Amino acid sequence: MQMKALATIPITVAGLKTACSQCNLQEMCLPFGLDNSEIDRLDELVGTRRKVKRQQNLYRAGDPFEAIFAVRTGSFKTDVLLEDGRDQVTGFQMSGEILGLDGISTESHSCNAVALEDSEVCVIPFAKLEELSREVGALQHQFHKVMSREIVRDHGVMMLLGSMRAEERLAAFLLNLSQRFTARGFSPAEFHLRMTRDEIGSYLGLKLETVSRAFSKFQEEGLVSVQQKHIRILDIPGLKVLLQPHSNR
Amino acid sequence: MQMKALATIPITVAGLKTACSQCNLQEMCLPFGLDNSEIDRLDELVGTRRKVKRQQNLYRAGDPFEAIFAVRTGSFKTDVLLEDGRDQVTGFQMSGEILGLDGISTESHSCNAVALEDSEVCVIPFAKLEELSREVGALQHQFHKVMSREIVRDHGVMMLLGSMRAEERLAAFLLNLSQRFTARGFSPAEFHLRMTRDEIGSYLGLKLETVSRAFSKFQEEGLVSVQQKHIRILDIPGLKVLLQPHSNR
DNA sequence: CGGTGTGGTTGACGTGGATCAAAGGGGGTC
DNA sequence: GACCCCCTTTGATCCACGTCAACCACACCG
Repeated sequence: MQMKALATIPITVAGLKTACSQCNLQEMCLPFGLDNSEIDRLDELVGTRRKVKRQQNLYRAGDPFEAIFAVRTGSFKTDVLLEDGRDQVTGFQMSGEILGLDGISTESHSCNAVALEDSEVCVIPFAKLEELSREVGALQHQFHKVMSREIVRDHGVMMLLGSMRAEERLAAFLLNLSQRFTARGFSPAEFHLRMTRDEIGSYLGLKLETVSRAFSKFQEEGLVSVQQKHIRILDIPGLKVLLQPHSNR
Repeated sequence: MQMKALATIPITVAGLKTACSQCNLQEMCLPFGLDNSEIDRLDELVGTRRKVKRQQNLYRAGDPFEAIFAVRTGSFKTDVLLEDGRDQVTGFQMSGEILGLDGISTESHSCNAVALEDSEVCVIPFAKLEELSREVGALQHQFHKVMSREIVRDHGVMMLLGSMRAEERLAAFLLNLSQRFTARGFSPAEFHLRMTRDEIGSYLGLKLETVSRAFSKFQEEGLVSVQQKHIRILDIPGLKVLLQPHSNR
């Protein structure tokens, strides 16, 4: 893959050692549920970190699958590309979330993962993960939960794409972000979007103009304050009401 | 798929013992990649079969998660329900496919699984599966592939819902069915739909009227012949062309 | 500082699919 | 065989969102 581009960074990749045991993202990442001695064993397996600059690919569709990645800092989007050039964002990942699970099935990645800002991931060699999780039941179980969570999340997106209208989708998106920021100790109400309107639209199955209009509408209604990518949610319950469609008309 | 006569066979549920070793769905189900002695061990773990009559639930959202299921005969749909009553079909499962993976993450199911016809599943107690897959690496790996495949499949559906128009969606759906029937040794071109127009529409993010119109259009164009639920695909390449959007206008 | 480029907003207009409505099968039951 | 119920088809109308286009805001750069 493109480890090369990293050459510009003055720290060598190999030099970075991950330490799950010292990571504050434990409770939402793979180490969750492991005891200290088990986490130490995980430390051995999670070999290196890797820095990925904004707009760079962590992996591309077609790349051979060798490892999964845990986001340490920064954030990513994943997208799939159709032959004809259409593409669709399938998800946004932030710290503590796992990337690359799509690659297991065919042993090559089926989507692209691109950093939305300068980011860093932990590289988790998959063969080693399977090996260790054969010995450590808690790790095995947590890994299964992570995969299952991804499936449930995808079902939620399918629900959103299949049966919600534009403003409901955006409201759901903002509430989801808010909740994930909260889980990471950030403000539930105020944050910076790392993605463009176009990327949000792609994820939500809308055009960027529609996303923009929905933002403006929310602003008019006093639900949020929007300044470019800076979002302040003023009325969380109000956004939640939007998700009940009947209140909508 | 339609081993039809099975529904009428007077064998009690409890008495049925599954035997992966004698199952002709091995190559698309959990046993794939295992050697004979390993499959024997899997036989021990896959305790019972369970019959589910048409329209009955295999499980419901909220049910405690204890096992995953492999479809032996018949077919299922899974759907998620929103509080307000809206629901959406998230998938259709046929023989050899695995149901219930959504339950792992929260230890309770997050969707409903309903039989589309009289069906039978193998019950795979999950705790035992994790246990055995700690000993049998090939089983562990195959299970991971199955989960990953589900994630990739979901991404495909998100793509479809987010960026295809009605006829493209239906074409993709028919081609997908065709390919899955083929993999099971049935005709790629002629099959019975087990689901209603409404269920297809829900899955594809369309209203049943739109699905019906698209079927009629395909019929006019000589792409398929439709008689109620009996489908004959007359022009597979023609359907594939529809998936390239530019050929469309 | 002015130029340029990328992303965001807003308006006017068109259209694909939803909605509403009515009528036509098929397959079950008595 | 007659009735009923559910599913499907088809037509007429409507509207949410896409499309096209112009303009604006901020960041970067010489």
